[in-house]
Amino acid sequence: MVRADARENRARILAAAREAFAEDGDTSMNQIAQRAGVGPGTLYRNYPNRDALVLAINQEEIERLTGSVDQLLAASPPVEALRLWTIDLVAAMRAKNGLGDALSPAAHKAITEQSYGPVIEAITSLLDAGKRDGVIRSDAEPGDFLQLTGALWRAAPERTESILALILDGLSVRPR
Amino acid sequence: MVRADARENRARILAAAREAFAEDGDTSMNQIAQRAGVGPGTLYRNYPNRDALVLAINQEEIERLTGSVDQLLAASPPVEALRLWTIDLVAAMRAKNGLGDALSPAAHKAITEQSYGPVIEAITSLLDAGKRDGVIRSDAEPGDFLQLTGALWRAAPERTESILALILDGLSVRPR
DNA sequence: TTGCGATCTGGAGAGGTCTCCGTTAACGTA
DNA sequence: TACGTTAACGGAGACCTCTCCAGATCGCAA
Repeated sequence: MVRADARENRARILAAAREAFAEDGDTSMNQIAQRAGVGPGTLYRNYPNRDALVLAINQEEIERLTGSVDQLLAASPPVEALRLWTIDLVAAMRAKNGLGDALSPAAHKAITEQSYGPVIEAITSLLDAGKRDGVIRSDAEPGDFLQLTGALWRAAPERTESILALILDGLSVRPR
Repeated sequence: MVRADARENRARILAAAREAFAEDGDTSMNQIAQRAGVGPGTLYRNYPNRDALVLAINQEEIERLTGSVDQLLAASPPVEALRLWTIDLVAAMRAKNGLGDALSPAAHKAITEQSYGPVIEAITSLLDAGKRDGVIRSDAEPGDFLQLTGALWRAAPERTESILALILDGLSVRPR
């Protein structure tokens, strides 16, 4: 049983965090707590660290991304679908402050059901489609791919396309 | 003209930092300052941030790495040389706390002559050798490659080889 | 309605990075 | 040698993330 006041606090924190991040992506946890009218302790009780809060705030964005996979696969060949999806993902990582870090595999010794898991599943779907068509190496690992996207959003935006092309090339099956 | 006491302080800081990092890779800047017998202000005057200090401490390791390129290229074909060198680099990034971050291109809007620059040069040599032999794409960028190594040291150690293989594959010229 | 666990709260504070700036002391000059 | 200039010093402190826990509060059972 979740106490009513606790649930309400949680909602207030989320709302405050959304507002704060919208105004300034560099908002501190303390500022968010203050804005929500709770102490830092309460903030951290609900979201054990910054990454957790960032993931919670961007939940919808992540659902949009993971939800777009089927459509992309229906409209494009697997590798192209993967390329388009990844560009979308990287754009989100850049736009939403801290999202790239929060989704990094390093942040998830214990995997987050709500966010990290679905993203890995989305990548798995995309890779599997390519494997079925024989255009993506059968040993390609979703976790490795997500790890590599880290290089994409950290790089200068104008480098994104070429680095991604390189990664996709490495994932592709060589013509014989 | 550098004041004598300043030069001595600089040396003491470096020595203290080396010791401190050897004992515990997570040493704080304050601890290092204290150990060196200077105030935090003096520490930061000499090394404007943690990355700068980490680079200074690992200067020799970086020189060893950049110095090993010629030998590798003499002994192995370019792609294999690049592979071996990168494994060495990634091992160093993992072993020396903070070195991976400090060498990340993101940390160098203003490039560090002493450390970051030479590493880029080393990568350039390795890539150029491959380009001359027609086995590496002529549009391969050293900065992009360094960016991608970030994914290597951040990943679990047992994933290093396979992710690196993928990157090298992406860099290679496709057989026709 | 009241009582009483169990749950939740908030803020003090530990320990971090890094800045600011009044004070100190090195060193060229006379 | 004495002095003025000025680079260098160091610590107080701003602001950060995150922890700990004494006390407040909720909601079930009687």
